[in-house]
Amino acid sequence: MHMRNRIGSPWLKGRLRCCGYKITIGREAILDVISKADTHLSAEDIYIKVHSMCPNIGLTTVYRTLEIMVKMRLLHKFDFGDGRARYEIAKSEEGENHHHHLVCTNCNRVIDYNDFIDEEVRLLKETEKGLSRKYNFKITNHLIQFYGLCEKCENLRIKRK
Amino acid sequence: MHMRNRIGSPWLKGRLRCCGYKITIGREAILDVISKADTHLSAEDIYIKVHSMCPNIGLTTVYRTLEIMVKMRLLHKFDFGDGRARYEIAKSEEGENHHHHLVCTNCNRVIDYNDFIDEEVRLLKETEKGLSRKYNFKITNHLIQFYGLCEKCENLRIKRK
DNA sequence: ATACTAATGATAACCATTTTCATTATGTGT
DNA sequence: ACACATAATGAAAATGGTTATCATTAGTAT
Repeated sequence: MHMRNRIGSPWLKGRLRCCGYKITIGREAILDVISKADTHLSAEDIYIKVHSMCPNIGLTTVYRTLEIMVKMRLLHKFDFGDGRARYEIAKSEEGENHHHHLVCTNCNRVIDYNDFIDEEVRLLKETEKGLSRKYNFKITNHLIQFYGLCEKCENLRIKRK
Repeated sequence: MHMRNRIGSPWLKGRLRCCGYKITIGREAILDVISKADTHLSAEDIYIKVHSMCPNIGLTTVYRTLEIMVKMRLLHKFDFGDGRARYEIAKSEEGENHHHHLVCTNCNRVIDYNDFIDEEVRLLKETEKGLSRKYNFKITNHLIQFYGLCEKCENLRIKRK
């Protein structure tokens, strides 16, 4: 199932209902916007986009909706270090859309990658098993990010010298 | 060299000086507090500890000092999702003190682990090499965190059912 | 339709972090 | 030691993302 098919479809309705949440225009619009986005949106980014379609949806609702969708695991919430949280759609099927991030510490640009993911995930799975056992810790999620300088910023740094 | 030997030693002075920073009581005290801490301290935690020794050091200075020490790579800054940054001393020698985190999404407890680190780091190094080449991205750092429920919170969850 | 209750928007509050700016302390050249 | 240039500092205010409050609206089971 593709992201775009979720919109207006029974898919979200079912997810919301079975978690005890009601179905509203706002919630559909917000998931719609995030599904279609090709970058990692902040709450305000989402608000602006949603608001342009449904002007009677406020920033407060955006925050509240993001919170419940993160709790429902429909969305992932990230901190890339620029003081505002970013959201992206969670993988729809096993593995699909799963990726990690390269974060430029200079310009805050974020590159998604899904090369090398298979090896990473395999090792993570093994690691998780060992950690779960040793620390009695039930792992539900992981975060892998590489920090450094993107091409542009690294070139600027060299020129400046 | 052990952490505790850094305090009052020429070590920090050299690091500061060669980066163009001046040596002050505050900076020494702040690094001292973080070196001796066995948990991940927030800026306010650090402020309170430093302030009890040197009452004329303000929160602003703590923030400023943390910022430059992160930039100097003396400290690592983390976000464990509770709205305030946490700081810990960076590894002193190659690999020493290096660890990753298990973060409880319920109570925000953080467990450091350094089992499995060797395999993880080996894979990361390989991954970094590939990513650097493919995306022209100069990687200087990485972040690995596992999220889930610590023993206590998982037990509570089960009981509640 | 009705009633019950969750969801919402506007506003204010919150709170970690930054900025401002006048004052103080540090390192350098003498 | 001394003075100078300038970085560092503290107090206070500002900033800005996020959360709480509360009266109103809207979804849903009956």
